[in-house]
Amino acid sequence: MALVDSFLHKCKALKHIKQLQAQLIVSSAFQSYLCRTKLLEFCSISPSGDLGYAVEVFRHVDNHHTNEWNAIVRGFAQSDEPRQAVEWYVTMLHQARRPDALTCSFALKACARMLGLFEGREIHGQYIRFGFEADVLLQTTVIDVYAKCGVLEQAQQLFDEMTRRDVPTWNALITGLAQGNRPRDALSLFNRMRDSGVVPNEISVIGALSACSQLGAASEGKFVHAYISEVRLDTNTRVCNALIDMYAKCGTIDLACDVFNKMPDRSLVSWNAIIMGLAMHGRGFHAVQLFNQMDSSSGVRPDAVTYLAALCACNHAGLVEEGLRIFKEMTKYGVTQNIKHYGCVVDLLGRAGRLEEAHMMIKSMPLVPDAVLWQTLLGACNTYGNIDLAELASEKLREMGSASDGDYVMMSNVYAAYGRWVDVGRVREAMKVNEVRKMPGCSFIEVDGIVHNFVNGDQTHSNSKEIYAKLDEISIRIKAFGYVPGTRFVLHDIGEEDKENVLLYHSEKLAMAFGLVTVKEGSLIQIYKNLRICGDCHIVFKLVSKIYEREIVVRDRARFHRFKEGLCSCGDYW
DNA sequence: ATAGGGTTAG
Repeated sequence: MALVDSFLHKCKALKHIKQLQAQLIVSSAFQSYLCRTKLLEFCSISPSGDLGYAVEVFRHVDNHHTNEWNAIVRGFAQSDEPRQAVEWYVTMLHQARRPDALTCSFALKACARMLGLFEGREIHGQYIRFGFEADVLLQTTVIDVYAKCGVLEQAQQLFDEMTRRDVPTWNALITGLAQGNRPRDALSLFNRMRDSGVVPNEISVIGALSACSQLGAASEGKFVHAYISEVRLDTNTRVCNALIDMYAKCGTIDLACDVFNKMPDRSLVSWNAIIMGLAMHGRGFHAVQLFNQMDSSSGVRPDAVTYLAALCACNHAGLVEEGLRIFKEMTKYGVTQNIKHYGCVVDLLGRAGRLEEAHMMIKSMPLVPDAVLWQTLLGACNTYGNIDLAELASEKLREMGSASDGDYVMMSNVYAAYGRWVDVGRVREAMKVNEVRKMPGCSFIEVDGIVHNFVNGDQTHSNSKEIYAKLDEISIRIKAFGYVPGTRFVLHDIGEEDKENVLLYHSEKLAMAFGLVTVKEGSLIQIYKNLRICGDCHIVFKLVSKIYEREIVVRDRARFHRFKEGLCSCGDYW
């Protein structure tokens, strides 16, 4: 049988497999299910195999052994059609064949990949009836299914009920929580894992780092990093990739560069992570420099993600010509342009004020434009005050049935900038009729491990009095520096004074004022905002960084802004 | 009849 194995691994094409099969049939070795299973497994799993052929061979045999079924179910589970794996599993049941733990395992793996919650639950119930209830591997897979399908409470419950758990079990839930928008819980589970004496591995720390990235929790990220060094995972490529991403998303791009420079082996993902990180921090030149050198210096070929990162870098740094060049170059290197690449270029042109070209790009592209593209164009029209094109984009969005709050807000902003209050009212009316509401902006700041959340005009914070007093003081001091409130950023048709107040009490300004009174001098003030930072706040933050000699970092929906000595790292281009 | 299955960053 070992001989069959070694022959199989020499097969590089279906033709070779068929030749081998012919010999096995002649020598009557193929009558043994062991031999057939080997061939089926190779066909259905190996990249040089052929799942369709495996199915064909399977159908020519009767009285299948469980392992032959398993080979097919497993093959489909990792194919592009995981649903087929579940269908084969069901067929097996119908033929009164009893699946073993492996069949269940492969079928569940398929459920995880196709996000089949219903099917996952069925198979979960069945394997308990088959007597595999105590199988830790099966339980781990089910936790993964539940987590990926978004029923984290069930994943958690199953985890809690287990009497024995191993490292992958912990990992399945840590990763599930991290990917399921519960990074806090992921981190505390990671800590609980360590406290209970289970030694985290590569995958556990990657999950923990991913949670830190989402939270922008630099201090906890550093803590995890220290642990990583302690257990000598700090040369592991995937761990380093997660570290790069974490440091970049926590606002400490220099630390991300350190990790990148020191790591012994860089993969494609490493390059993509650092280029994207630099892009988010507005370091377009550095990002493009790395992009240009990756192929020549390390032989790593850029893929679609790399190109997206490079275009994004050009975008945030205003490198219009470089971005267009990179975009055109893609097809030459055999990387297909997808809708996100187009989105980036439309943004690039739009931000540079080249609205007609941006519009042409959308009209001439070979893909069906999505709402994001028209929203991008609408955003550019808002910046440059182009009413006609804005109306066109807005109309397209309406036709597409897109009713995102941002569309209405931007259209209304375009009108408001020209004082066309009747049109503003019309947009607001449409918003009401279509039941669209502006997603409330909120900002938070973490001080001494406690998260303080603010919404616009928030007066619920216990230090509210102090915060508002500080904002009034800031308002006076920045006006002395020539600040004029950007009331054009306010869409409501209200009096100038009210507008000023609405502006002054934006959530990010509240968080900033709180930071000024609580974060000790010399320390960085870090703020997170769920939407993009407002234009007026951007101006104010620059002034505050100068007048109060404080460094402020804002991570918004799209990127980082680092305010220092009156300037922002984005160079006012965002 | 032998084992084989689970968790992974851009």
